[in-house]
Amino acid sequence: MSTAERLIESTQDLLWERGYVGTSPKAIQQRAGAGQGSMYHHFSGKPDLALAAIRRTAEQMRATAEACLSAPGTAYERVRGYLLRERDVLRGCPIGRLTMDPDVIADPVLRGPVEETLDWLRGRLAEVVAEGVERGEFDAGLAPERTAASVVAAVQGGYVLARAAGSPAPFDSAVQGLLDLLAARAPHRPAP
Amino acid sequence: MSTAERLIESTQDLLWERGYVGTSPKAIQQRAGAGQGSMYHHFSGKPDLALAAIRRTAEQMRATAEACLSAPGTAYERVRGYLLRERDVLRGCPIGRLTMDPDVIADPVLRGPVEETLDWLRGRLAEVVAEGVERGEFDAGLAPERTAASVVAAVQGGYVLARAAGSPAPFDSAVQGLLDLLAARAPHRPAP
DNA sequence: GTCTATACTGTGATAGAC
DNA sequence: GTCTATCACAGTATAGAC
Repeated sequence: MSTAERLIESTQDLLWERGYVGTSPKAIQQRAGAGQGSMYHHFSGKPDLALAAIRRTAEQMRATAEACLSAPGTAYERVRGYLLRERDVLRGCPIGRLTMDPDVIADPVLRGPVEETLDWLRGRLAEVVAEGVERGEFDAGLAPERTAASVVAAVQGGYVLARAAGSPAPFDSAVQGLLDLLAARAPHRPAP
Repeated sequence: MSTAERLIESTQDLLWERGYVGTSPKAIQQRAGAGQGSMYHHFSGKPDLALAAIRRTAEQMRATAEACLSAPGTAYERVRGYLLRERDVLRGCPIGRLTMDPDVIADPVLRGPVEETLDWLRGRLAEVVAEGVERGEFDAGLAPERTAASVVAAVQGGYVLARAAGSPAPFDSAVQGLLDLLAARAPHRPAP
C-alpha cells in the first residue's frame, strides 16, 4: 500500500478513536510508519489529511448503510436490518463522533462530509419509510422524515449511552425500544 | 465569587464547548481570571479540576430533568415535557459530549459521573413509563426500560444530527418522530 | 492564596539534505 | 518521495517568592 494510503487509513483510525483535536500529526505518522516530510509531501497539513480521511470514512459508511437499506424485504424489515446490523458499539460512529469536535464543526470544509452523510442517511431512511407507507406496510399516519430522524438518532444516541455505560446494553435497549414502537405501526405486526 | 468557584465554572464551560482533550489549564485560567499558581493551589491538576466541573454539571442536569419528570400530568405528558423542554440544541449535552472524549472514557473516575447521570436518567424515565402503564395511560405492551433508553437516545442522537446540520431542525424531527410513536401507544391519544 | 519563573514535553510546521 | 534537523509555540506541572 502507498504511503499516502497508509497515512489516510491511520488518520481514519485516530479520528475515530480520539477525534480531530485529540489526533496529532506525529501520532498519525507513527501509526502509518511514515516520517514528517513524507506526510507534508502528500498533504498540506493536518486539516488536509483529515479531510481526505473523513471523506473516505463517509463513503464507507454510506456503502454499509445502503447495503442494509436496499436489501430485499418490507420497509420495516429493512429498517430493522439497518438498526440491528452488527456494530462495534463501544467504538461509536466514526462520523457522528466528529460532531463533538469543535474544530471540525467550526470549519465548513471539514464539517461538509459529516453533514452530507447524515443528511443522506436520514433522506434514504425516509424514502424507505415512505415506500412502506405507500405499500401499506406501515400505517398511513407515519411521517417518513420524522421517523427517519428518530431512527438515526436512536443509533447515534445509543452509542452515547453505551460508551457512558461501558457496555453495549443501553444501545440495544434504545434500538429495540424504537423497533417495538415501529412494529406497532406495521399492519402485519411482524415480530420485532 | 471565589477563585475556586470561578475555576470550576470556567472548566464547565470549556468542557462543554471543547471537551476534555481540547481544554487546557491555561485556557481555564484565562477564562477564570486566575493565575497558574492559584489553580494548582485549589486543585491537584487538570483531572481533579475536571472532576469537580463534571460533578457540578451532572448535578445541574439531574435537577433540570427531575423538574420535568416530576411535573404534574400523565406519564406521556411528562415524557413529552422532558423531550420538548427548551434546550440550546446546537451546544449539545454537556454530559453526553464527554462520552466522545477518549481521556474521560479511559479514566473510571472521570467517567463515573457521566455513567451515573445517564443511568439515573434512563431509570427515572423508566419509572415514569412504568407508572403510565400501571395507570393505563400507556399500552400494557410498552416496555419501560427500552422505551426510556429510546427517549434518552433520541435526545442525545438529536444533538448529533443538529450539530452535523448546523441547525436544530433534525433534533426537533427526531424528538417529534418519537413522540408520534409514543402517542400512538397512549390509549387516550393525546395530541403529540 | 496568589504570583512569576522555570522546566519539560508535545504540537504543528518548515528547511534542506539525500 | 522520504528523511532528519530545527523552530515557535502551547500544554502540563513544579518551585519558590510575596
